[in-house]
Amino acid sequence: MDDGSAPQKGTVTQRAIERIKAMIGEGRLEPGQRLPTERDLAAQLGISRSSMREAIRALTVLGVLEARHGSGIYVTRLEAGDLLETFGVVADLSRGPQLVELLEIRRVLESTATALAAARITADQLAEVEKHLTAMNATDDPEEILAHDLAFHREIAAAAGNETMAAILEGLSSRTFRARVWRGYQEEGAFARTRREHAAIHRALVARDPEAARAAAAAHVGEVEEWLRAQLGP
Amino acid sequence: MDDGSAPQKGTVTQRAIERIKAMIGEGRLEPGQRLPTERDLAAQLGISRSSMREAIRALTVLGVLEARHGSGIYVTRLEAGDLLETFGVVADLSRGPQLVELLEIRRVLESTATALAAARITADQLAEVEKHLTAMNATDDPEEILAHDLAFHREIAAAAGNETMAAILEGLSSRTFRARVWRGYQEEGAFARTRREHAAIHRALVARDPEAARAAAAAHVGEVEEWLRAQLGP
DNA sequence: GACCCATAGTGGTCCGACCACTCTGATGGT
DNA sequence: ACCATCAGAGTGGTCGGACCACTATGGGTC
Repeated sequence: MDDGSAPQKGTVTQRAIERIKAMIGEGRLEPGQRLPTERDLAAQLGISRSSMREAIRALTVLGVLEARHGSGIYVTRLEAGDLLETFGVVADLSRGPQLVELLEIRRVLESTATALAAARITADQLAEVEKHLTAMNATDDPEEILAHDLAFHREIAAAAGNETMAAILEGLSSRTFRARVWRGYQEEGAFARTRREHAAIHRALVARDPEAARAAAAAHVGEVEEWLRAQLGP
Repeated sequence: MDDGSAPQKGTVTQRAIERIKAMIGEGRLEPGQRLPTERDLAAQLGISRSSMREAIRALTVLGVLEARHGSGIYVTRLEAGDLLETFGVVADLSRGPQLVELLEIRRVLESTATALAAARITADQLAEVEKHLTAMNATDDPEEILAHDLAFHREIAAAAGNETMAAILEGLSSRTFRARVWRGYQEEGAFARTRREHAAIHRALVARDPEAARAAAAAHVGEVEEWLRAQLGP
């Protein structure tokens, strides 16, 4: 007799994670749907509540599940923002050459997103971009500048119409990541250059010129990339 | 008196995750280094072993830690491959319009990687690419074709010299992802077209022509992208 | 010197209890 | 009949302890 627990590969928790992931992949669990209780789930898979909790915690951190205290466990909407939140961890824990690689990726994606935005951005979205551009130029507080800088690019990424790309870029621009790289970059008086580059991006958006937008965004990220590369070299 | 446990935001497990992440970010824990035992860690943070285990499990799934039964808990190398393994989950759980967005991202990254590879690929790497190309054309078994197809692009991504980009592309080409999309795509007799496109990519690599390589790769992914878009439309 | 194995130490699993929070339905007043 | 209130059940969160499975180490044996 096969009781269905034949394989026995890996830890029981790992197997539980795969089982739940499979249930979602096969459509047996829909986005937003509520799961059985931890106790029931554990009983169904024949494992202890402790092990099941570890599996649930892992999937929670991955943005697949969401646990609401006192209410239950739910599948997230499974949208880009939910699943790619963990992408920020990569940016936060990367160092040295890996940071350059991440900036290289950001350059490629950011320039593409900016080009798409130039073709698709609405008047309202453009107004929002301008708001952050002027606010960024109206203060000398590095913290505030950084916040508006992030919002500036976030608005553009949103206007590109690819939520997944926007979510990845969000992770590649996470607060801690930017703070670590930009701290040194802007100490070299790069504020003026940054403002010029942002202005160029904005002009391209207003002109609805995708190629100009792509070039401006690539140059913008490329500047930081080259600076960081030089920092690591010698 | 402040006992240092003032904040109390979120669950204790979540706080433990942040603490360990911070330790790594601050360099107090180096890649490959061994951590204290679960029991010691729990005591240090003043939480139960159960909660600490959930934190460790979460970081294990994220590719930050690695638990070796009977030996101890270690920090991974923190390289792109380790941290981006979870990226495959996104591809596996995405559906509908989100799949198109992922293919759009793959088109951008794959074309960039292929262009870089055209400029940097070594003779050995090129030979490996050719091996998979011929093997792919020498069989009719869809499974085998898929395997060599994946390896073909994997070699090219590796030759591009950006490990992080290669790791992301790996996630975007995970077995289950490709299987889901390509099943339908190739049922329409797309084998011939796929072979032509792969040949074009290979020619560009041999000619060391980055722009031709970029175009060929973009067209290759774009074909699948358009097909999928059409599938979802009506 | 090489091999083997008892042993201590570590992560993996399970259990049971209790706490903190949420939701619901019965209660009582208007 | 309606609504505000609140006690109870149900759920996730935390804890402590026990035992199992595996690894690594060092001493003993040949």
